[in-house]
Amino acid sequence: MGDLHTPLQCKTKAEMIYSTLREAIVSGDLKPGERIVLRKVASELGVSAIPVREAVKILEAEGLIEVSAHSEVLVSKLSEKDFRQLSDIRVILEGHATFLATKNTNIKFLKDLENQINKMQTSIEKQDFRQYSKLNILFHQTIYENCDNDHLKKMISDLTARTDRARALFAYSPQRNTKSIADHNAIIRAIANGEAETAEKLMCQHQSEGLAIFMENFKFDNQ
Amino acid sequence: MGDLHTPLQCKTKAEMIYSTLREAIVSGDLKPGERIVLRKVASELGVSAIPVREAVKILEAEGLIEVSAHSEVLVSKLSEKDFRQLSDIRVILEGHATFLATKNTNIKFLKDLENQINKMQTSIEKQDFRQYSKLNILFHQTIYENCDNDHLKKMISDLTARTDRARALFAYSPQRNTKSIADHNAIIRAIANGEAETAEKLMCQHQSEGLAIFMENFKFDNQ
DNA sequence: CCTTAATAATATATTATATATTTCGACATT
DNA sequence: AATGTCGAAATATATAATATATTATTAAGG
Repeated sequence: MGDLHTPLQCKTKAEMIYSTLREAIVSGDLKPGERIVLRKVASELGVSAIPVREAVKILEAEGLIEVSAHSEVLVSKLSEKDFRQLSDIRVILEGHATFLATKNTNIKFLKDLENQINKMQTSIEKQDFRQYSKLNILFHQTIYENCDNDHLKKMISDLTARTDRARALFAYSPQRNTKSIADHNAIIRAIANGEAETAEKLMCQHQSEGLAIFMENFKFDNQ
Repeated sequence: MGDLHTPLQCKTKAEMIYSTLREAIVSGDLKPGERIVLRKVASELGVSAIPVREAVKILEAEGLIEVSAHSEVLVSKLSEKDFRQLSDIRVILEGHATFLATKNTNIKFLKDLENQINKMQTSIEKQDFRQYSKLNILFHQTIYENCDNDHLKKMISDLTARTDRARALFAYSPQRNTKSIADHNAIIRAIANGEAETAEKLMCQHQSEGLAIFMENFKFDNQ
């Protein structure tokens, strides 16, 4: 297990441990199936065992950690089945968020989307796929952020945290990126035209396709 | 606060406290906004403070409890906005679960639905609205249970726990029940015919209508 | 080789205690 | 009278030391 670095100060120690562990899990620093020994984490982060256990409880509720009573505490493995089920939900919710965002559109929102898609075009031309990937995530986030439903945002964010652990290191092909750009343009057009149902459908299709390509190319090794 | 009764034995005390508190909150025994004093719960249930706090952390992650650091622990209030947002998501997910359940249909499933709708018809004729309400919940659960996505089931169940706190005591009108029966029949037909998109759409419409009627008649008193 | 008993490791739980934060009331200031 | 500050009380949060429960592992015995 790599070193855990304690981030910005939080309200309570339990929260600090929580975000530290969560970040480590989501980033892939703590690998699926890896064991978490509470007192080690405690001493490593300079706290007692209790706040660590509270943090673990939260992460368990979020599905990022699995605890069998009195036994091991493990970073959740993400089986292919889990990934498929979670991604399926995610696509639906992202589609709905796109629908709501379209209903909630405004000038600044559209401007932001245009800017981002231009940057993405540039990064493609520069063959900077890492940058493209970052911008892609940001593009989607920008859309979902514009939907007026805080709970939906949180759910998408939580689902993303769980599913992107598998996708983190997966690079799309250039062909995929070209198609992706075209999809994004179509989505923006639909949003700009206030065609909420269309935008939703396009987003679902776009994400489903990306998902299908990922699943064809990724090897799940557990369960 | 009413007496908390400790339910079936659980693997850990934290889990016991968790399900005890959750049941009390969902059932309305612990009211929204009501304060939860940890050590009182601890002594009341005959445990120390730590497992109570762990339970509280889980409930906080689920949105049923709100904690401000070093300050009060409260049963979450459900503002009208929260209710609307959560219900909106719930409708989408229930629709999708109906879609998946239709894709996953089988003889027993259809038989179960038929049986339940017959019982509901009977309870309507007997004017037993309490029974009808129970059967209604069961009917919907039966559908969602038949979708092959465990995470989706859990999400719907969690959303239901949060939103039904407000709906618990709300009785539908007889007119609504008649319409409801008709809706259910249409949904079953679509499921039986394997028309997944239709079943999804009908379920969403059905739930949205019920939601709209509820919102027209219910007074939210907070926020 | 399989089963069982002992052991180690660790999660879970308790108790007592200490610290931190918010809330609220008393008192003072303006 | 309104406001603001201080202090006390209540309670959440955290620690430490310790005890118990459970699982996994090892060792012993059939």
